[in-house]
Amino acid sequence: MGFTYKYARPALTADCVVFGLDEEDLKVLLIQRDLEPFAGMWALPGGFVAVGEAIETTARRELLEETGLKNVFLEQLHTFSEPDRDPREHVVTVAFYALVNLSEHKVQAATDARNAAWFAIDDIPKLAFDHEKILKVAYERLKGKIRYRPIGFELLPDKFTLSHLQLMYEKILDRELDKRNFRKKILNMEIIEELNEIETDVAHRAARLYRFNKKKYDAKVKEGFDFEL
Amino acid sequence: MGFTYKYARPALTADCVVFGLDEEDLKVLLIQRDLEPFAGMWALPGGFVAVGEAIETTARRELLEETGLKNVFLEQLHTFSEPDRDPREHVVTVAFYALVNLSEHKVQAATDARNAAWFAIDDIPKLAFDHEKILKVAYERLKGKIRYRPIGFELLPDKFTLSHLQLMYEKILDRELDKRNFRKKILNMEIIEELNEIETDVAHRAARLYRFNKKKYDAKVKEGFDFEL
DNA sequence: ACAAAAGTGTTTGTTGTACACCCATGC
DNA sequence: GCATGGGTGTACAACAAACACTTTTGT
Repeated sequence: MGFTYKYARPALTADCVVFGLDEEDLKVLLIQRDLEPFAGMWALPGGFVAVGEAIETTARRELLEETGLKNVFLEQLHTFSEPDRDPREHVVTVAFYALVNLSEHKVQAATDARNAAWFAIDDIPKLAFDHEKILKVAYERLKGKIRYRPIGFELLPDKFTLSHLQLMYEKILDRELDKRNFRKKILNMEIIEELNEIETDVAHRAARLYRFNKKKYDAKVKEGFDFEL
Repeated sequence: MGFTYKYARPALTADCVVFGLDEEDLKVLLIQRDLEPFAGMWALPGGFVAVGEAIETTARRELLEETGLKNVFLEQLHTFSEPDRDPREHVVTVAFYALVNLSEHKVQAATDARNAAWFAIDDIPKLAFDHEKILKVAYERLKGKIRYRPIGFELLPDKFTLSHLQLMYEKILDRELDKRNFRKKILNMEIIEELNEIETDVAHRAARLYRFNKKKYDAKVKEGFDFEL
């Protein structure tokens, strides 16, 4: 049995770099491989593309199967095709990056029998295949894109304080921002709306909550607005 | 004979959107298909990935075979994987975009027995497969990227006048720029160098020639410089 | 009352934008 | 000498950056 083709074909996979943010760090979701090659080693979640399946579908399917995540922000990153990136044979992988908010997808760890865990971005173990390279490309992309597309909100809960928003940017861009200038700028964009709610359970003055208004953003984009931090 | 695998695999191809610039327009290089499906129709140059070959290598190989182009600027664009994008079977394609300067790669037309020709960006014929979609994505990428990476120089000859440079940006961004402000900005970047040469064969005052200094650009990037038009 | 973070404006420097005329050359 | 594009500077507006204190709440 099997499938026969006139010419040899590389295998095709999808891999995902899943970023999450908690109070301390930007984190990445990894799974521990149970099969050779690299059994026992940490790797990006991912798997083989089925014929008839769009690769983004593969990516979402594998994410769900391996980590329990669904309905996340997912975007294609780059396709890696070096013939020796997998020791078995030529495997081409289409890499994606995903953004999830850790407080709502808490420690999705151990699912499936496989071991899954979040690692701080600057405390990543050795990874299988060329996954370190893929992760690096993904992080660079995130750093770049977050400045001119409002994707950072995907890392936060639906309702957030301006301090959380600022902290998110500081974590990812890896530099400090001025509080007053930041607030002035983000509020002037008029794409996040002030809610009549404040945070709870904090041991100091509670901050006002805000929400990203995608409709308003889309409308402004149509009229030439450019998000830029 | 043939190659047999345990699980079915999609076929893998590379396709290239080649942009070129002449005095009038931004152009795209297309080839006329000689085989089914879509025989006789215009399409992006491209072809099947060989096992053991990085996909960028496939893209360059196909470009050379089908259009005679080599040593061009080439960058990965996106991977298209909708199962029905090829009527024969599931074919996943990794799309690239290339930038060449038309004055040095003039009418690379008819090579190979295949028919190749340049088409103005807003006068593209119906294309095979989903190539119109790929072209659209490539054009959007070019428009976006040209504003924050110095890739536009790839579309010009080595030595160019400031007017040519400006015209290139105007053609691609599809809007007019102010001559004085443009010159001020681009010269202040100190990444193009003034040559002791002027253009020839023009029926008016000859303009000074300039050249992009990649070394200077790279050095400035290392110190935090950001190209932005 | 104290600790912790929220919230708030002004000044100064830098960058972007709008705008019009003289100059050099080929025909 | 005329047509064609080359080359140049200034004034004003908008935006970015730097900076410190008062307010609110929980313990």
